[in-house]
Amino acid sequence: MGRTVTRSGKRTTIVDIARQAEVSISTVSRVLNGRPVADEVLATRVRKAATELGYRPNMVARDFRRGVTSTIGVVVPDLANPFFPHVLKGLAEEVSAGDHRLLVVDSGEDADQELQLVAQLAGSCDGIILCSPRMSQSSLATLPALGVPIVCTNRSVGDLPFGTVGIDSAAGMRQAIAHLAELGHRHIGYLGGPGTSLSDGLRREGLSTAASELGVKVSSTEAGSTSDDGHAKLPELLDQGVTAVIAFNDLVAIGALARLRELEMDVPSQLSVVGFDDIPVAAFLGPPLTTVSLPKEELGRRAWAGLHQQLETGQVPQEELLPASLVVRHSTAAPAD
Amino acid sequence: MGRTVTRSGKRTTIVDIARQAEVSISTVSRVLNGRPVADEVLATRVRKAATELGYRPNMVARDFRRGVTSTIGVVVPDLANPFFPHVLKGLAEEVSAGDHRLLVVDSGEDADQELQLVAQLAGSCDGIILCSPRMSQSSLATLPALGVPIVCTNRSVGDLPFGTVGIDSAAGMRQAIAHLAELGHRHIGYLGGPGTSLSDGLRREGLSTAASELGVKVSSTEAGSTSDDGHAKLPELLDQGVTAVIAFNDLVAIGALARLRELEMDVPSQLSVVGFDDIPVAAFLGPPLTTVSLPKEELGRRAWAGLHQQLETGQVPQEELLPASLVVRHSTAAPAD
DNA sequence: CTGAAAGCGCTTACAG
DNA sequence: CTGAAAGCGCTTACAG
Repeated sequence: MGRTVTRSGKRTTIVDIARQAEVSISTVSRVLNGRPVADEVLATRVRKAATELGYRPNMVARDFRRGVTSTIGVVVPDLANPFFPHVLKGLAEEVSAGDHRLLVVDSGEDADQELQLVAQLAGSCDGIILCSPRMSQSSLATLPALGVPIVCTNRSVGDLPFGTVGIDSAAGMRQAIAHLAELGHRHIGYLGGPGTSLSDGLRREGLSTAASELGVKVSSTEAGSTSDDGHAKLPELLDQGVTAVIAFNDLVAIGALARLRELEMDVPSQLSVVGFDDIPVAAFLGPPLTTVSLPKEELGRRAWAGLHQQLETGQVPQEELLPASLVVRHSTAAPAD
Repeated sequence: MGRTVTRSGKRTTIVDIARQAEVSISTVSRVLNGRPVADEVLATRVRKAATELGYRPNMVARDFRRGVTSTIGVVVPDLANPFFPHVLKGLAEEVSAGDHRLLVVDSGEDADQELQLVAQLAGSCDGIILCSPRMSQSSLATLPALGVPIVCTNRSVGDLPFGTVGIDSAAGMRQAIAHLAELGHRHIGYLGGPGTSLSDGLRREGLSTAASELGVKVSSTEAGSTSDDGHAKLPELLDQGVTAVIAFNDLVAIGALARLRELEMDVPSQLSVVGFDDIPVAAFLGPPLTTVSLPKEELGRRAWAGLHQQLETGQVPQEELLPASLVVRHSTAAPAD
């Protein structure tokens, strides 16, 4: 192939193509970017040369020149938390359809690291999606200075200029209480999540509002977010004489179910149990779990929609709240008495 | 602040800093990169100016100039599959410790898209980690031409110049069979995974080898990877008279457990069940699931180690196989008779 | 030691 | 229409 004139050693660039096709680099660039080129002969020569030389564009150079990165940064507190992968999935679908890429980082549930990561990402992303940020409000307030559009999920941001999209878990909680109240329960226990969790706060609010409206008594305890936590803290609620329990999430509910099995208490005849999340296994538990379904993938999709809009129009989108919905299965029934 | 001389409208660059600090851009660059600067007075002026102007380096420009991206691409078949987030987590920890970033893409279990994604990523990443690639061997063979170091997980790549790290699931399967054989089971069923899954192939191999060594009979069926699949296909195995069942993964095992509950068959007295993965809920099922634990996070860590080594030394690392280990809980016991 | 200059690979006004 | 040239923001040989 004596005709192949590549600068030895280096990766092929448009200069090499221009040389081989005997045109200018401007023409090469135009052809390769599908811009109108009059002379089809030239275009063909360019495409041929590009193929022959195995040309692959240097995306970094292109991004640099264009001043955009086509990359969206995503910060999640913990990839191993089954909530986030689904959000990411919804996000990933939309983002790649919009010709962007996702740069995912895990903050390890650490607020300080989260802040640093956002600052870093800001340098190499067109926009950032902050999933359930753990950082303080005052840390959040420093973010607009980064000059990058930011959308937060599951977090109210006050009057900060961020798009937000959340799930109306208070409403989900209300549905759960209403369901239980209708079955005849008058004293309900809440196996709460970690104190730092904002969604836990929202759920507690929904819980107390709905409970007082419906005239049911509530006892609650701070459990956590794992099955271990549910397993450990359930007895505390049992001691208080509740006839039904709502868990912070399905994992916690599963821990509670395990404890009840050990205690040889039947669900739902001796105690009703409600979860939160509707994870894939929820329908296959013994008994199949009544739980509040959270639109996680939709959350991801809406987050991108908000960011995309801001990128295009410069307008910070409206706050958005997605509905949660109760899925009634077989872990709830009328109380024993 | 009359002293602040920024070119209006544009983001601050080192040129602005140089002007304000009255030094050359070379000096600015050196100071900001922590390279030795003799005159501490100059350095201080630079740092002061950088802070005053709110300078944030343009990472894209820096990467472009340096010819590296500090970004590692990761392709996963499905983020919602509970296996991968843990791999990612292990990966993310190591990668960020090594001052790189993770660009995560989801191929949607689609082999063609997977191939395209890799080609795209190659343009903007220093290296790529291909998790459980679904693409054909011949597609894999086209990847070396991309000129980017690649490490594959859970996939043998023949003599392709890729690092690989996998989990010895055949050995895990052998342990499961041995455990069951020791309990007295002579006829075992396998609720297999999707036909396209390489790990399923590996497990079937381990299964048949170990079974013939230990003199146990095996009946197997192709189920899939979800609880629904396990729930649907279990009866097929029951009809063949097995006394124990091994599932492709814990999700499938959970589906089988649900079916057995419906059938009012007790586990383990009437049927033993073994899973694969040891997902967090496995210990909290009814009964707690005996399962093969897979070192997912370690898989991620080793994948990065391999890629890192290749990036540093140019040497393709050895093939690596991580051990799986059986966790015996309460879903297995001696057969009824 | 510091500064002036070149150049990374592109894209895109601007001439011709 | 195509081509020559400028320039994106950095880093880094190279002079002085």
